[in-house]
Amino acid sequence: MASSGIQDSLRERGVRLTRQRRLLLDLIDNSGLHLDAESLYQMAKEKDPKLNRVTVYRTLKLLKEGGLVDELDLAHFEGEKHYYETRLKQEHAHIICLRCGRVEEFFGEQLQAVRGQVQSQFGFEIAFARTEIGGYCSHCQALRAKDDLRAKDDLRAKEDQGEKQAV
Amino acid sequence: MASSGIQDSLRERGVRLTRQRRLLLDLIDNSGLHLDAESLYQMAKEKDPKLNRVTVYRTLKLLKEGGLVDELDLAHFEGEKHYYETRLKQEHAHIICLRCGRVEEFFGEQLQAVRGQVQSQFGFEIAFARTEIGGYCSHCQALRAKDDLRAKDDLRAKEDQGEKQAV
DNA sequence: GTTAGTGCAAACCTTTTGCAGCTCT
DNA sequence: AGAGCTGCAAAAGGTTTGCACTAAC
Repeated sequence: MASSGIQDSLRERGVRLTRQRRLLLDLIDNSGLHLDAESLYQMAKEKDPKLNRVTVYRTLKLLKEGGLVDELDLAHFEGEKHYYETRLKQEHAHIICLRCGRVEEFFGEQLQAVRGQVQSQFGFEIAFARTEIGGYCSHCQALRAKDDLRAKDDLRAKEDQGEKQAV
Repeated sequence: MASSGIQDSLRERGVRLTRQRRLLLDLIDNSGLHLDAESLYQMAKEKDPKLNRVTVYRTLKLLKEGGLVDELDLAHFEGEKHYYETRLKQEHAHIICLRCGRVEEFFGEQLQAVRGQVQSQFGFEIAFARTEIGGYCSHCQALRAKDDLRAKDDLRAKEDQGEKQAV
């Protein structure tokens, strides 16, 4: 089972593996995505309709505190919710397109350089590092020009109307 | 006045410089810190007791959308609030000590390397980049060991008591 | 059998919205 | 004069908490 690593880690900590936790762990681990609490709850509810939203929050908190999942903001692309992913062996940055919402992951060694420099320069002991980059993916850059044109047209139409009324 | 740069930028956009906004701008600009909305509100209220919390939120939103301030999470060190700082010319990372809450800023060129690589590798147009690193500052690393000892003692004391009752 | 974990309801905190009245330009 | 801004009250969205019951170990 994919989530056995997480389950082992929890067992070691003396955490009980309840039916609900097993279900949630499976979903988190197999999704391979950036789920927020509500999405996870909706997915889980399909398999266990009695499962409560609160249990999702409590489980996420548990995993987060145990360093088994990372919590992301994804540039607050959509509201203030948080997103979760199982902690990978390798640090990576998240790159969010502000137009289409697509998330890319960047694993470049440059991230290690930042990490190393922070450690040595400040004598800082790093527990986690999170890099989020917002902007426009190659696909949306072109579309954005069109968006702008449309917005400008809308604005002009509005102004014209305003002038008519003003006169 | 320190915030004249911001004020000019707003004026250009046709934004009205009301008494409230001038006050908030001054506070944001002169604090040189990472304020959250509530702190800013409390500070502002001292000078203008009638000023409303909502105005603070609206002003921050305005500045954020105009790219005049950056919004930070600071690793959600304390609740889900956001922190704000006037946008500096140079990108920098925020390094948060999870024990004492102190925030350091890191300006190393390594950040530019990440930025450059993301741009070229993904053809991504970067609007903003945010790096937050959580961990323990040099001062707290030592103290943390003591924290742990204390916690372990507490735990042991608790277990001993438990055993007595169990017998 | 114990203690940790669950569900439910209700609270919480931060932020946003609708609207009537005020004010900057 | 009039669009833009403010204050107030109320709601929203996401998350946490208190408590009695249930289930994992």
